[in-house]
Amino acid sequence: MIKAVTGTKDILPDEIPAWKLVEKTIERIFHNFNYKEIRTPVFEETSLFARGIGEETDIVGKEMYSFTDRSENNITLKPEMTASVVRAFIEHSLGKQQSLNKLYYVSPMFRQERPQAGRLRQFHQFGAEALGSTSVYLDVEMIQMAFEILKELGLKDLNVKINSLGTPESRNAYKEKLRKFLIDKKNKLSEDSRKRFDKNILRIFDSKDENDKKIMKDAPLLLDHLDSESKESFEIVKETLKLSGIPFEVDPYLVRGLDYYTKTTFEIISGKVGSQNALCGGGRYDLLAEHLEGEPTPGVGFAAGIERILLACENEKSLKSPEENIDLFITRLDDELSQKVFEIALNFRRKNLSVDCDYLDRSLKAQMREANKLKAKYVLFIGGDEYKSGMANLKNMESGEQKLVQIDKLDEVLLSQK
RNA sequence: GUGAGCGUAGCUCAGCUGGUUAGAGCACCAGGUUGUGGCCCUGGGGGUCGUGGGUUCAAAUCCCAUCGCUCACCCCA
Repeated sequence: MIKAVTGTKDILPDEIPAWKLVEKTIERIFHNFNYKEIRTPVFEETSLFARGIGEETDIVGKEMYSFTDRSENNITLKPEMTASVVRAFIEHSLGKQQSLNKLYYVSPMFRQERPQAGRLRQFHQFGAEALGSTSVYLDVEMIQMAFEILKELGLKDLNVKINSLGTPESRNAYKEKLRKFLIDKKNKLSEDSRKRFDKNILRIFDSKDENDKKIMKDAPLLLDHLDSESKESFEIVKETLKLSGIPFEVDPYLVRGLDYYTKTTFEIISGKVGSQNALCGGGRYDLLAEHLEGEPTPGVGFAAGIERILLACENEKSLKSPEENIDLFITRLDDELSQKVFEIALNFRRKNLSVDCDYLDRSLKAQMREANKLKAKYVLFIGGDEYKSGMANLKNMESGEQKLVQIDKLDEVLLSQK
Protein backbone atom coordinates (compact mmCIF):
# COMPACT_ATOMS: atom_id res chain seq x y z
CA MET A 1 0.00 0.00 0.00
CA ILE A 2 1.28 3.45 -0.88
CA LYS A 3 1.15 5.64 2.16
CA ALA A 4 1.64 9.34 2.79
CA VAL A 5 5.34 10.17 2.96
CA THR A 6 6.92 10.17 6.44
CA GLY A 7 6.11 13.31 8.32
CA THR A 8 3.18 14.28 6.13
CA LYS A 9 -0.45 13.92 7.09
CA ASP A 10 -3.80 13.87 5.38
CA ILE A 11 -6.34 16.23 6.85
CA LEU A 12 -9.52 14.19 6.71
CA PRO A 13 -13.08 15.54 6.40
CA ASP A 14 -13.67 15.09 10.14
CA GLU A 15 -10.83 17.44 10.96
CA ILE A 16 -11.75 20.13 8.47
CA PRO A 17 -14.24 22.02 10.66
CA ALA A 18 -11.52 22.64 13.24
CA TRP A 19 -9.10 23.82 10.55
CA LYS A 20 -11.74 26.08 9.02
CA LEU A 21 -12.49 27.59 12.39
CA VAL A 22 -8.81 28.30 12.98
CA GLU A 23 -8.43 29.78 9.51
CA LYS A 24 -11.50 31.98 9.94
CA THR A 25 -10.20 33.23 13.27
CA ILE A 26 -6.82 34.02 11.75
CA GLU A 27 -8.43 35.99 8.94
CA ARG A 28 -10.72 37.87 11.28
CA ILE A 29 -8.02 38.95 13.70
CA PHE A 30 -5.58 39.96 10.97
CA HIS A 31 -8.34 41.98 9.32
CA ASN A 32 -9.00 43.70 12.63
CA PHE A 33 -5.39 44.81 12.69
CA ASN A 34 -5.54 45.72 8.98
CA TYR A 35 -3.05 43.19 7.67
CA LYS A 36 -3.36 42.14 4.01
CA GLU A 37 -2.86 38.58 2.88
CA ILE A 38 0.10 37.66 0.69
CA ARG A 39 0.69 34.32 -1.04
CA THR A 40 4.06 33.27 -2.37
CA PRO A 41 5.14 30.11 -4.23
CA VAL A 42 5.75 26.94 -2.19
CA PHE A 43 9.27 26.74 -3.57
CA GLU A 44 12.02 29.28 -4.08
CA GLU A 45 15.56 29.46 -5.24
CA THR A 46 17.65 27.77 -2.55
CA SER A 47 19.96 30.77 -2.15
CA LEU A 48 17.08 32.90 -0.85
CA PHE A 49 16.82 30.79 2.30
CA ALA A 50 20.54 30.19 2.58
CA ARG A 51 21.14 33.92 2.66
CA GLY A 52 17.95 35.03 4.35
CA ILE A 53 17.80 32.57 7.21
CA GLY A 54 21.53 32.07 7.65
CA GLU A 55 23.98 29.39 6.56
CA GLU A 56 24.75 28.46 10.15
CA THR A 57 21.18 27.76 11.19
CA ASP A 58 19.83 24.24 11.57
CA ILE A 59 17.07 24.99 9.11
CA VAL A 60 19.52 25.73 6.31
CA GLY A 61 22.21 23.35 7.48
CA LYS A 62 20.22 20.16 7.76
CA GLU A 63 16.47 20.58 7.38
CA MET A 64 15.72 21.96 3.94
CA TYR A 65 13.92 20.04 1.23
CA SER A 66 16.23 20.97 -1.61
CA PHE A 67 16.57 19.53 -5.07
CA THR A 68 17.65 20.46 -8.55
CA ASP A 69 14.95 20.59 -11.15
CA ARG A 70 15.21 19.54 -14.79
CA SER A 71 16.79 22.83 -15.70
CA GLU A 72 19.48 22.44 -13.05
CA ASN A 73 17.98 25.15 -10.84
CA ASN A 74 18.55 24.78 -7.11
CA ILE A 75 15.13 24.74 -5.59
CA THR A 76 13.94 24.52 -1.97
CA LEU A 77 10.46 23.96 -0.57
CA LYS A 78 9.93 26.88 1.77
CA PRO A 79 10.89 26.08 5.38
CA GLU A 80 9.51 29.40 6.64
CA MET A 81 7.87 32.45 5.19
CA THR A 82 9.76 35.57 6.19
CA ALA A 83 12.48 35.29 3.54
CA SER A 84 9.85 34.73 0.85
CA VAL A 85 7.74 37.68 1.95
CA VAL A 86 10.75 39.97 2.03
CA ARG A 87 11.80 38.68 -1.38
CA ALA A 88 8.36 39.47 -2.80
CA PHE A 89 8.40 42.83 -1.05
CA ILE A 90 11.70 43.73 -2.72
CA GLU A 91 10.86 42.19 -6.10
CA HIS A 92 7.63 44.13 -6.45
CA SER A 93 8.89 47.33 -4.79
CA LEU A 94 6.04 47.23 -2.33
CA GLY A 95 7.90 49.69 -0.14
CA LYS A 96 7.71 52.31 -2.84
CA GLN A 97 3.96 52.13 -3.17
CA GLN A 98 3.38 52.38 0.51
CA SER A 99 5.81 53.19 3.28
CA LEU A 100 4.45 50.59 5.67
CA ASN A 101 3.29 47.17 4.49
CA LYS A 102 1.37 45.01 6.96
CA LEU A 103 1.14 41.51 5.52
CA TYR A 104 -0.09 38.13 6.69
CA TYR A 105 -0.03 34.60 5.31
CA VAL A 106 -1.26 31.06 5.89
CA SER A 107 0.76 28.40 4.14
CA PRO A 108 2.32 24.94 4.26
CA MET A 109 6.02 24.77 5.15
CA PHE A 110 8.55 21.98 4.74
CA ARG A 111 11.44 20.84 6.89
CA GLN A 112 13.08 17.45 6.82
CA GLU A 113 13.35 16.52 10.49
CA ARG A 114 12.40 13.41 12.43
CA PRO A 115 8.70 13.74 13.10
CA GLN A 116 7.36 13.81 16.64
CA ALA A 117 4.43 15.29 18.53
CA GLY A 118 3.87 18.77 17.12
CA ARG A 119 6.49 18.36 14.43
CA LEU A 120 5.84 17.36 10.85
CA ARG A 121 7.76 17.55 7.61
CA GLN A 122 4.92 19.34 5.94
CA PHE A 123 3.22 21.61 8.43
CA HIS A 124 1.21 24.79 8.31
CA GLN A 125 2.06 28.19 9.60
CA PHE A 126 0.29 31.48 9.68
CA GLY A 127 2.06 34.68 10.49
CA ALA A 128 2.49 38.34 9.82
CA GLU A 129 5.25 40.65 8.67
CA ALA A 130 5.25 44.45 9.03
CA LEU A 131 7.81 46.01 6.72
CA GLY A 132 8.88 49.65 6.73
CA SER A 133 8.79 50.88 10.31
CA THR A 134 10.99 50.65 13.36
CA SER A 135 8.08 51.44 15.67
CA VAL A 136 8.12 49.20 18.73
CA TYR A 137 4.35 49.32 18.66
CA LEU A 138 4.54 46.97 15.73
CA ASP A 139 6.66 44.63 17.86
CA VAL A 140 3.90 44.66 20.43
CA GLU A 141 1.22 44.37 17.75
CA MET A 142 2.74 41.04 16.64
CA ILE A 143 2.38 39.66 20.13
CA GLN A 144 -1.11 41.09 20.44
CA MET A 145 -2.28 39.45 17.22
CA ALA A 146 -0.76 36.08 18.05
CA PHE A 147 -2.15 36.20 21.58
CA GLU A 148 -5.56 37.33 20.38
CA ILE A 149 -5.85 34.47 17.89
CA LEU A 150 -4.82 31.88 20.49
CA LYS A 151 -7.22 33.38 23.02
CA GLU A 152 -10.08 33.37 20.51
CA LEU A 153 -9.43 29.67 19.99
CA GLY A 154 -9.99 29.18 23.68
CA LEU A 155 -6.42 28.47 24.72
CA LYS A 156 -5.58 29.28 28.32
CA ASP A 157 -2.39 27.50 29.22
CA LEU A 158 -0.15 30.01 27.47
CA ASN A 159 3.14 31.55 28.38
CA VAL A 160 4.43 34.63 26.56
CA LYS A 161 8.19 35.02 26.71
CA ILE A 162 10.04 38.06 25.46
CA ASN A 163 13.63 39.08 25.15
CA SER A 164 15.78 41.57 23.31
CA LEU A 165 18.80 40.61 21.26
CA GLY A 166 19.88 44.22 20.72
CA THR A 167 21.55 45.49 17.62
CA PRO A 168 24.09 43.29 15.87
CA GLU A 169 26.88 45.54 17.18
CA SER A 170 25.87 45.29 20.82
CA ARG A 171 25.18 41.61 20.41
CA ASN A 172 28.57 40.94 18.89
CA ALA A 173 30.26 42.91 21.65
CA TYR A 174 28.33 40.86 24.16
CA LYS A 175 29.20 37.57 22.44
CA GLU A 176 32.85 38.53 22.77
CA LYS A 177 32.32 39.08 26.47
CA LEU A 178 30.63 35.74 26.82
CA ARG A 179 33.41 34.04 24.90
CA LYS A 180 35.97 35.52 27.25
CA PHE A 181 33.94 34.40 30.23
CA LEU A 182 33.70 30.84 28.90
CA ILE A 183 37.06 30.34 27.27
CA ASP A 184 38.80 28.85 30.30
CA LYS A 185 35.69 26.85 31.24
CA LYS A 186 35.22 25.44 27.78
CA ASN A 187 36.52 21.95 28.47
CA LYS A 188 34.16 21.62 31.44
CA LEU A 189 31.13 22.15 29.20
CA SER A 190 29.10 19.31 27.75
CA GLU A 191 29.92 18.10 24.28
CA ASP A 192 26.90 19.82 22.75
CA SER A 193 27.73 23.08 24.40
CA ARG A 194 31.32 22.93 23.22
CA LYS A 195 29.98 22.71 19.69
CA ARG A 196 27.73 25.68 20.38
CA PHE A 197 30.73 27.63 21.63
CA ASP A 198 31.88 28.03 18.05
CA LYS A 199 28.62 27.80 16.19
CA ASN A 200 26.18 29.86 18.22
CA ILE A 201 27.52 30.67 21.63
CA LEU A 202 24.22 32.14 22.90
CA ARG A 203 22.64 28.72 22.60
CA ILE A 204 24.69 27.45 25.53
CA PHE A 205 22.12 29.16 27.72
CA ASP A 206 19.56 26.63 26.44
CA SER A 207 21.57 23.64 27.62
CA LYS A 208 19.73 21.13 29.79
CA ASP A 209 22.98 19.76 31.19
CA GLU A 210 23.11 20.42 34.95
CA ASN A 211 26.78 21.27 34.96
CA ASP A 212 26.38 23.65 32.03
CA LYS A 213 23.59 25.36 33.89
CA LYS A 214 25.80 25.79 36.91
CA ILE A 215 28.52 27.38 34.83
CA MET A 216 26.10 29.64 33.00
CA LYS A 217 24.57 30.96 36.20
CA ASP A 218 27.45 33.38 36.59
CA ALA A 219 27.70 34.25 32.91
CA PRO A 220 27.06 37.82 31.80
CA LEU A 221 23.55 38.39 30.38
CA LEU A 222 22.81 39.85 26.99
CA LEU A 223 20.00 41.91 28.49
CA ASP A 224 22.54 43.72 30.68
CA HIS A 225 24.68 44.57 27.68
CA LEU A 226 22.13 46.07 25.34
CA ASP A 227 22.81 49.30 23.54
CA SER A 228 20.78 52.18 24.93
CA GLU A 229 18.36 52.30 22.01
CA SER A 230 17.46 48.60 22.27
CA LYS A 231 17.15 48.97 26.01
CA GLU A 232 14.70 51.85 25.68
CA SER A 233 12.56 50.13 23.10
CA PHE A 234 12.48 46.97 25.19
CA GLU A 235 11.12 49.04 28.10
CA ILE A 236 8.35 50.38 25.87
CA VAL A 237 7.53 46.87 24.68
CA LYS A 238 7.13 45.71 28.27
CA GLU A 239 5.00 48.68 29.31
CA THR A 240 2.75 48.41 26.28
CA LEU A 241 2.29 44.71 26.77
CA LYS A 242 1.22 45.39 30.34
CA LEU A 243 -1.28 47.96 29.11
CA SER A 244 -2.59 45.37 26.66
CA GLY A 245 -3.35 43.01 29.50
CA ILE A 246 -1.11 40.34 28.08
CA PRO A 247 0.76 38.41 30.76
CA PHE A 248 4.39 37.82 29.84
CA GLU A 249 7.76 37.06 31.29
CA VAL A 250 11.16 38.27 30.29
CA ASP A 251 13.33 35.32 29.38
CA PRO A 252 16.94 36.46 29.03
CA TYR A 253 17.78 33.04 27.61
CA LEU A 254 15.29 33.23 24.78
CA VAL A 255 17.53 33.04 21.75
CA ARG A 256 15.81 32.43 18.49
CA GLY A 257 17.52 30.14 16.06
CA LEU A 258 17.34 32.29 12.97
CA ASP A 259 20.18 34.66 12.16
CA TYR A 260 18.10 37.62 11.06
CA TYR A 261 16.62 38.64 14.40
CA THR A 262 17.50 41.93 16.10
CA LYS A 263 16.08 43.64 19.20
CA THR A 264 12.70 42.24 20.27
CA THR A 265 12.13 38.51 20.10
CA PHE A 266 9.25 36.57 21.56
CA GLU A 267 7.72 33.14 21.81
CA ILE A 268 4.39 31.81 23.03
CA ILE A 269 4.56 28.45 24.74
CA SER A 270 1.71 26.07 25.48
CA GLY A 271 1.80 23.83 28.50
CA LYS A 272 -0.37 21.29 26.71
CA VAL A 273 1.44 20.04 23.63
CA GLY A 274 4.35 17.90 24.71
CA SER A 275 7.91 18.82 24.19
CA GLN A 276 7.60 20.85 20.99
CA ASN A 277 5.72 23.48 22.91
CA ALA A 278 6.38 26.72 21.00
CA LEU A 279 3.09 27.64 19.33
CA CYS A 280 4.51 30.76 17.89
CA GLY A 281 7.69 32.76 17.66
CA GLY A 282 8.85 35.97 16.14
CA GLY A 283 10.80 39.14 16.41
CA ARG A 284 12.32 42.12 14.69
CA TYR A 285 14.65 41.80 11.74
CA ASP A 286 15.79 45.25 10.71
CA LEU A 287 18.65 44.08 8.53
CA LEU A 288 17.09 41.28 6.52
CA ALA A 289 15.96 43.38 3.55
CA GLU A 290 19.42 44.71 2.84
CA HIS A 291 20.91 41.23 3.31
CA LEU A 292 18.69 40.26 0.41
CA GLU A 293 19.91 43.22 -1.61
CA GLY A 294 16.82 45.35 -1.10
CA GLU A 295 16.58 48.89 0.19
CA PRO A 296 17.31 48.86 3.91
CA THR A 297 13.87 48.25 5.41
CA PRO A 298 13.09 47.51 9.04
CA GLY A 299 10.71 44.64 9.72
CA VAL A 300 8.99 42.64 12.44
CA GLY A 301 7.07 39.44 12.21
CA PHE A 302 5.95 36.21 13.76
CA ALA A 303 4.96 32.73 12.69
CA ALA A 304 2.69 30.23 14.41
CA GLY A 305 2.18 26.53 13.82
CA ILE A 306 -1.39 25.47 13.10
CA GLU A 307 -0.86 21.78 13.92
CA ARG A 308 0.59 22.68 17.31
CA ILE A 309 -2.27 25.04 17.99
CA LEU A 310 -4.78 22.35 17.08
CA LEU A 311 -2.95 19.93 19.37
CA ALA A 312 -3.19 22.43 22.20
CA CYS A 313 -6.88 23.03 21.45
CA GLU A 314 -7.54 19.32 21.49
CA ASN A 315 -5.73 18.85 24.78
CA GLU A 316 -7.44 21.84 26.35
CA LYS A 317 -10.74 20.79 24.73
CA SER A 318 -11.14 24.43 23.82
CA LEU A 319 -12.41 24.29 20.26
CA LYS A 320 -16.12 24.08 19.69
CA SER A 321 -16.39 23.79 15.95
CA PRO A 322 -19.92 24.01 14.62
CA GLU A 323 -21.79 20.84 13.71
CA GLU A 324 -21.98 20.05 10.04
CA ASN A 325 -25.46 19.33 8.76
CA ILE A 326 -27.63 19.53 5.67
CA ASP A 327 -30.97 21.18 5.04
CA LEU A 328 -32.79 18.43 3.24
CA PHE A 329 -32.56 14.72 2.50
CA ILE A 330 -34.84 13.42 -0.22
CA THR A 331 -35.94 9.80 0.05
CA ARG A 332 -37.48 7.72 -2.64
CA LEU A 333 -40.20 5.17 -2.03
CA ASP A 334 -40.10 3.65 -5.50
CA ASP A 335 -36.96 2.95 -7.44
CA GLU A 336 -38.36 4.49 -10.63
CA LEU A 337 -38.45 7.87 -8.93
CA SER A 338 -34.67 8.30 -8.73
CA GLN A 339 -34.63 10.76 -11.58
CA LYS A 340 -37.41 12.83 -10.05
CA VAL A 341 -35.57 12.95 -6.74
CA PHE A 342 -32.44 14.04 -8.51
CA GLU A 343 -34.36 16.80 -10.28
CA ILE A 344 -35.86 18.14 -7.05
CA ALA A 345 -32.45 18.00 -5.41
CA LEU A 346 -30.89 20.16 -8.12
CA ASN A 347 -33.72 22.64 -7.82
CA PHE A 348 -32.99 23.22 -4.13
CA ARG A 349 -29.25 23.03 -4.53
CA ARG A 350 -29.55 25.92 -6.98
CA LYS A 351 -31.41 27.83 -4.28
CA ASN A 352 -28.53 27.38 -1.86
CA LEU A 353 -29.99 24.61 0.24
CA SER A 354 -27.69 21.78 1.17
CA VAL A 355 -29.39 18.68 -0.19
CA ASP A 356 -28.56 15.00 -0.39
CA CYS A 357 -30.29 11.81 -1.45
CA ASP A 358 -29.65 8.09 -1.80
CA TYR A 359 -27.30 6.74 -4.45
CA LEU A 360 -27.09 3.14 -3.25
CA ASP A 361 -30.63 1.91 -3.94
CA ARG A 362 -31.18 1.43 -0.27
CA SER A 363 -34.35 0.70 1.62
CA LEU A 364 -36.37 3.59 2.99
CA LYS A 365 -35.25 2.68 6.47
CA ALA A 366 -31.62 2.87 5.40
CA GLN A 367 -32.27 6.18 3.71
CA MET A 368 -33.78 7.51 6.93
CA ARG A 369 -30.79 6.32 8.93
CA GLU A 370 -28.59 8.12 6.46
CA ALA A 371 -30.65 11.30 6.77
CA ASN A 372 -30.37 11.08 10.52
CA LYS A 373 -26.63 10.56 10.36
CA LEU A 374 -26.23 13.57 8.12
CA LYS A 375 -28.31 15.60 10.62
CA ALA A 376 -30.71 16.65 7.90
CA LYS A 377 -33.18 19.29 9.09
CA TYR A 378 -35.91 17.96 6.78
CA VAL A 379 -36.66 14.77 4.94
CA LEU A 380 -38.85 14.74 1.88
CA PHE A 381 -40.60 11.49 0.90
CA ILE A 382 -41.16 11.12 -2.80
CA GLY A 383 -43.49 8.33 -3.90
CA GLY A 384 -46.65 6.43 -3.18
CA ASP A 385 -50.26 7.53 -3.59
CA GLU A 386 -49.65 11.11 -2.58
CA TYR A 387 -47.02 11.45 -5.28
CA LYS A 388 -49.64 10.49 -7.85
CA SER A 389 -51.64 13.52 -6.76
CA GLY A 390 -48.60 15.80 -6.82
CA MET A 391 -48.00 15.70 -3.07
CA ALA A 392 -45.15 14.62 -0.84
CA ASN A 393 -44.56 14.29 2.89
CA LEU A 394 -42.11 16.70 4.44
CA LYS A 395 -40.78 15.70 7.83
CA ASN A 396 -39.08 17.93 10.35
CA MET A 397 -36.39 15.66 11.75
CA GLU A 398 -36.02 17.44 15.03
CA SER A 399 -39.68 17.61 16.03
CA GLY A 400 -40.72 14.53 14.08
CA GLU A 401 -43.65 16.48 12.65
CA GLN A 402 -44.68 15.59 9.15
CA LYS A 403 -47.01 17.28 6.72
CA LEU A 404 -48.26 16.82 3.20
CA VAL A 405 -47.16 19.51 0.79
CA GLN A 406 -47.66 20.09 -2.88
CA ILE A 407 -44.47 19.29 -4.73
CA ASP A 408 -44.60 22.37 -6.93
CA LYS A 409 -45.08 24.54 -3.88
CA LEU A 410 -42.13 23.05 -2.04
CA ASP A 411 -40.05 26.09 -2.81
CA GLU A 412 -41.97 28.50 -0.64
CA VAL A 413 -42.53 25.98 2.12
CA LEU A 414 -38.87 24.98 2.43
CA LEU A 415 -37.24 28.30 1.73
CA SER A 416 -39.44 30.01 4.30
CA GLN A 417 -38.52 27.45 6.93
CA LYS A 418 -34.82 27.53 6.31
C1' G B 1 22.02 12.10 12.97
C1' U B 2 21.11 9.54 18.21
C1' G B 3 17.96 6.79 21.76
C1' A B 4 13.51 4.25 23.54
C1' G B 5 8.64 2.10 22.82
C1' C B 6 4.95 -0.02 19.71
C1' G B 7 2.88 -2.67 15.02
C1' U B 8 -3.78 -8.04 15.80
C1' A B 9 -10.69 -5.97 11.67
C1' G B 10 -12.03 0.86 9.03
C1' C B 11 -11.10 2.81 14.49
C1' U B 12 -9.86 1.72 19.90
C1' C B 13 -8.00 -2.47 21.93
C1' A B 14 -8.11 -7.83 24.25
C1' G B 15 -5.58 -12.47 23.23
C1' C B 16 1.10 -13.24 24.01
C1' U B 17 4.26 -18.52 30.68
C1' G B 18 3.43 -21.21 22.23
C1' G B 19 -1.66 -25.68 21.60
C1' U B 20 -8.43 -26.69 18.30
C1' U B 21 -12.12 -22.61 12.98
C1' A B 22 -8.12 -15.15 16.18
C1' G B 23 -12.04 -12.02 19.85
C1' A B 24 -14.77 -7.46 21.94
C1' G B 25 -16.67 -2.50 21.61
C1' C B 26 -17.52 1.24 18.04
C1' A B 27 -18.30 1.86 12.80
C1' C B 28 -20.44 -0.53 8.34
C1' C B 29 -24.53 -3.65 5.93
C1' A B 30 -29.28 -6.25 6.39
C1' G B 31 -33.62 -7.51 9.11
C1' G B 32 -37.13 -6.73 13.28
C1' U B 33 -42.07 -2.14 10.70
C1' U B 34 -42.96 -5.49 2.28
C1' G B 35 -43.84 3.66 3.27
C1' U B 36 -40.26 6.61 8.00
C1' G B 37 -34.45 8.16 11.66
C1' G B 38 -32.51 8.71 16.66
C1' C B 39 -33.10 3.95 21.55
C1' C B 40 -33.40 -1.30 21.54
C1' C B 41 -33.03 -6.44 19.58
C1' U B 42 -31.26 -10.16 15.84
C1' G B 43 -28.03 -11.48 12.09
C1' G B 44 -24.02 -10.43 8.53
C1' G B 45 -19.56 -8.83 5.90
C1' G B 46 -14.59 -7.64 7.05
C1' G B 47 -8.18 -9.91 9.55
C1' U B 48 -1.63 -12.44 4.68
C1' C B 49 -2.03 -11.09 13.47
C1' G B 50 3.39 -5.01 9.45
C1' U B 51 6.93 -8.02 6.20
C1' G B 52 10.78 -11.87 5.69
C1' G B 53 13.41 -15.64 7.91
C1' G B 54 14.50 -18.94 12.18
C1' U B 55 13.32 -22.24 16.63
C1' U B 56 9.30 -26.03 17.28
C1' C B 57 5.19 -31.57 16.22
C1' A B 58 2.75 -26.65 16.66
C1' A B 59 4.04 -19.34 16.41
C1' A B 60 -0.40 -13.58 16.82
C1' U B 61 2.48 -15.55 21.11
C1' C B 62 9.72 -17.12 21.41
C1' C B 63 14.44 -15.34 18.46
C1' C B 64 16.71 -12.43 14.41
C1' A B 65 16.33 -9.08 10.46
C1' U B 66 13.61 -5.50 7.86
C1' C B 67 9.92 -1.82 7.08
C1' G B 68 6.54 1.46 9.33
C1' C B 69 4.56 4.35 13.31
C1' U B 70 5.09 6.91 17.96
C1' C B 71 7.74 9.56 21.59
C1' A B 72 12.20 11.86 23.15
C1' C B 73 17.29 14.26 22.15
C1' C B 74 19.26 18.06 18.66
C1' C B 75 16.57 22.15 16.78
C1' C B 76 12.20 24.46 15.81
C1' A B 77 6.14 26.17 14.28
